Amino acid sequence: MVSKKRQDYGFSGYRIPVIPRAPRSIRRRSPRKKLVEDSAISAFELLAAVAGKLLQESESSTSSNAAEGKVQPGICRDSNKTRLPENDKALKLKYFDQGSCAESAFVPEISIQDRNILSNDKGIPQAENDSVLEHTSALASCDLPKKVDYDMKLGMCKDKSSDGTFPCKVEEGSHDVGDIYDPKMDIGPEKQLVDESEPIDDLTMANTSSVKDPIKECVNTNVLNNSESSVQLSLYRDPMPGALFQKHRNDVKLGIRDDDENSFGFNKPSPKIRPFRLQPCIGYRRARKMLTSKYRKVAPKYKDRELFNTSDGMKSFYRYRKNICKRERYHWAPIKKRKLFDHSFEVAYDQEASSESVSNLPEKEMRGDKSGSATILQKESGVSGSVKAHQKSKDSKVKFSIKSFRVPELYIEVPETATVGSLKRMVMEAVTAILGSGLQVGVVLQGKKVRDDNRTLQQAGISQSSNLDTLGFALEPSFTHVSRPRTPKDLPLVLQRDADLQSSRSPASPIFDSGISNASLDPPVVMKLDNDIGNDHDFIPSLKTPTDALKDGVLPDSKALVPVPPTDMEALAVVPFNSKRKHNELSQRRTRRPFSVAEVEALVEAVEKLGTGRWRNVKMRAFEDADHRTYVDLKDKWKTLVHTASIAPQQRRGEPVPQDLLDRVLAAHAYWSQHQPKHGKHQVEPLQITDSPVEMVGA
DNA sequence: GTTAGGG
DNA sequence: CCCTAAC
Repeated sequence: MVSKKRQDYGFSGYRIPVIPRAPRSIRRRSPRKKLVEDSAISAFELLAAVAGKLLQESESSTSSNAAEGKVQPGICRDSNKTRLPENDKALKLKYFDQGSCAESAFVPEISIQDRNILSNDKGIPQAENDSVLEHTSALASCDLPKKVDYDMKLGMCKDKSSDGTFPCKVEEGSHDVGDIYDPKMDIGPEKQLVDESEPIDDLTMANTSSVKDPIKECVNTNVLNNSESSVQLSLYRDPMPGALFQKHRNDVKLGIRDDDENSFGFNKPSPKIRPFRLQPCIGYRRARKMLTSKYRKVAPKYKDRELFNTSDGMKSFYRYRKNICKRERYHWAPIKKRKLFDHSFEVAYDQEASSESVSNLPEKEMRGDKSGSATILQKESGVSGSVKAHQKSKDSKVKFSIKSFRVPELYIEVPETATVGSLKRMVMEAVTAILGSGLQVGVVLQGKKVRDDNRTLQQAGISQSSNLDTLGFALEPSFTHVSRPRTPKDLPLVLQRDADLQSSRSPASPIFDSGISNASLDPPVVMKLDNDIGNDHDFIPSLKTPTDALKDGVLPDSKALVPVPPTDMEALAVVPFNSKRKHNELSQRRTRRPFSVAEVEALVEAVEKLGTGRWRNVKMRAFEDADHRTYVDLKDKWKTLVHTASIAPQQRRGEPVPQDLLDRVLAAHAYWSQHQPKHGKHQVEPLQITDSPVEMVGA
């Protein structure tokens, strides 16, 4: 069960704090509460942004990332891409086979002024080194090509060589793979820039996100680097809830080099994002299958977190996935015929984790409290501003503006015959799943994560003059709420979407307004989170079509987002959605439709005549009009009837079947067992028995 | 596409 | 009910 459930997204564990949107007024000097809210809001937005990104990333990004071993300043690469109209499309539909598909969504930029926003980590214990080690070792075990490591390195800040100034330096040669994996190796003094108090486990880990069970868990780590300002979104999912808490919390960190497992480098030199591909598979039914079946066996190997980073890693991942993840496919609808499968949807988002980075916003004015309260400003669109801060005196304010986040790509495969509505739902689900975990904002300064929420910006060293360049924000999964067992266990592993939920909750859900064919031309989708997260359990982001942002060119600047992989198994299992949904097209399993006595009778009668080897004929004879009853169903029902008839009445469940029918079942079963109806046409005479089954049996 | 069986 | 190997 668990395995089935846990599948992809489970975010159940995460919850995003519900926060109302912050008022625009900058002035609010808000006391803590408000601040908190604001921060939360920002977080949401970030999430939204991330979600958008998810849609977007595609192979290209991946490949490019992988390909690029070098560090690139900023996110140029992506930005360029995004700018291309073609690329911009919100979603592309590609076939999975090729693995290509990527789209991007953009999120409106957000500017934040307040340090409060920054604080995330409270309450989160640091990750344990041990855990890290484990992961690392696990990683090592993986067969990721060096490149991966290399890439990872890029992402990492942690190099010893790097000095405090540049927290993240990309060093190609400096570390070997082993190093990368070794959490402790690289710990350098630099780490402490920000957090002195906290021990740093290792950056490397951070860079390398690892996934425990590839199938089940996905971890994405994305690092965004923007030379100027960067927001990093790093999402991790941890398969194990418990683990998540402890380990991941640390992980969650943003690109900071500091601690634990994950750190993302991002600093000036930072190159691109190193996405890790997550692999949350959204596949519905398939996933379940996988888990249960042989694939499961494979999975164990990957239990430990592995990271799939970079293209190489990805490749391997893909391969792995291929083998293991057939499940990722969705069946488009309750499909009776397997053939449809080909056409079926596939939504798998793999996030390459490409996390592109966040774009920057132009400066905004800062206003704030002396104490450093933060206010959220709305940013203008457009310019590629980066985070800028101005700090003049003690009380001076530091302004931060974050334009947008890029979301990791989502892969969606839909049959041409699928409806737009279906597509929308698919995307929605995928996005929701990704976002479901909830995000928090982390602050990274010079590659180090700033953990102490109570520090003032000044104390933390965040001032306009100095290091805004190296200041970054990262979205990290919020573990605060980690697992909650909300959904019933029987939920199928995959995403379960609740139709109701979707409809009610995300009115804006329509992602694509235009026809699919035109999708490419359409402006990127902007994903925005609604505040309605309120209920904790599932917050469902709503997607909105990008409007202004797109037009103003914001899109191009948007950077990648990284989805967070589900952290714990529980979470995975749960999924943000409620299980209530009936079966929409996407549903994985047909609704259960118990046979009525009348149907049983018809079945028994048909079998008596035709035998047990010609189900198709049985179907035609007795259930011709019952579209929902396939011959396989009839066969299965017969199987169960035989079993039912064989057991004690007390053991029977469900609607009781008249004993006489059961007797007939046994009689027919016995009869046909002897007469082999299967082979020859029906040379065998049908049971004639209706009257006295017993005799038949004897016969 | 059907069957037969295991899950 | 689902999935699959066999036919």
